[in-house]
Amino acid sequence: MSETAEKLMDLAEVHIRESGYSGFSFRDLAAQIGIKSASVHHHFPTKAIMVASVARRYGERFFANVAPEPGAKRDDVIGTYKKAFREAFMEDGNMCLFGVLGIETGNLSQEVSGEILRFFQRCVDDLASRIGGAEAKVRAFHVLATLEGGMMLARTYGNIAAFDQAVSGLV
Amino acid sequence: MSETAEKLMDLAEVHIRESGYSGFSFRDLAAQIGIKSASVHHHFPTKAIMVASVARRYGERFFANVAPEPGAKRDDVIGTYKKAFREAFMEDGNMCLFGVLGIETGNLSQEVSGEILRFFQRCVDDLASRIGGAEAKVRAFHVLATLEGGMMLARTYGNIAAFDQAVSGLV
DNA sequence: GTCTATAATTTGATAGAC
DNA sequence: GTCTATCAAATTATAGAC
Repeated sequence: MSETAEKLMDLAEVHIRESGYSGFSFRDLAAQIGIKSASVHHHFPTKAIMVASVARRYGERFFANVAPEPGAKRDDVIGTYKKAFREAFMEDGNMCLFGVLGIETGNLSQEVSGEILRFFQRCVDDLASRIGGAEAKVRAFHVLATLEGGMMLARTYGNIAAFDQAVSGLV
Repeated sequence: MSETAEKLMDLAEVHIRESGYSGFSFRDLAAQIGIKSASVHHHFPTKAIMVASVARRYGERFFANVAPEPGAKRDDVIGTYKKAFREAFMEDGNMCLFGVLGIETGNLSQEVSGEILRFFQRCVDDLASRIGGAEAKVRAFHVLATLEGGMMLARTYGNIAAFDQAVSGLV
């Protein structure tokens, strides 16, 4: 992966989180790093392929970020997820990338929507297995929904307080 | 409001809930009712005005739908909201209109994003006042976030079960 | 209210030179 | 790897006839 390709993915990631798949063009990205849109196609043949790549990378980073610490005595999985979502918002005030793409699912190519479903399933599986107990899966869905919804509210209010209040009761 | 204008709003509402503001064009709407896109502009000068109108109508319907029954002895406000969100999804498998627009906020005109913030604030206020108690506002944010996030999961999974599990613990 | 015609812009994408 | 040049299509929107 070339340096230019990575810069393009970084920019695309922010744009998607800010206004979705349709919210940016190859020309936008190109202009931001001082090349032409035709050159972007050299790194990513199509927009769908680029967004799928961005989504895959985002997912990998996310799961690395929320992975349980190897030598820890207690795994506070819900606290870990809360922190990860909170920090994503604080970075630039935008949504979770998969939250945005999940909403647009109706319009997206299969290669992108496949990444979306995979991400959420992996979240639920990870949460459920680390929460444990009889109600693990139900609680996993609840936690994930609240985090995504809380982020949406924070985004709309333009204020992290909305997120903090929404998730404060999560246990 | 003419019959044609209402038909256009109905179609626009579904399209937005399916794939967002950028997910449809005036031509799409026109074709679906057998007129030309230029005629759509006769009813709604701009797309932003149309979407703001659709959003306002959606909000009015929603709050009429969740209004407490005048003569009821007990106001199960959370159950009422759950039911309203669930039915919206069951109608056609799509998201809450404001959930979609809220995510796209970054890209939208002021007339639309104003409607979005107003809707969420009104939801929180209504929930909080009807929940009551010391933690009313925090619980209101929690409920709203979980409902929106649960709907997002149901949309992605293509299954109401994701919503039901996410909100089953809401009280 | 609807039409034809069209403007002005943007988009994703390709061909081929350097 | 980047460029120029270009394409075909789509988009929002307007002017003016009927």
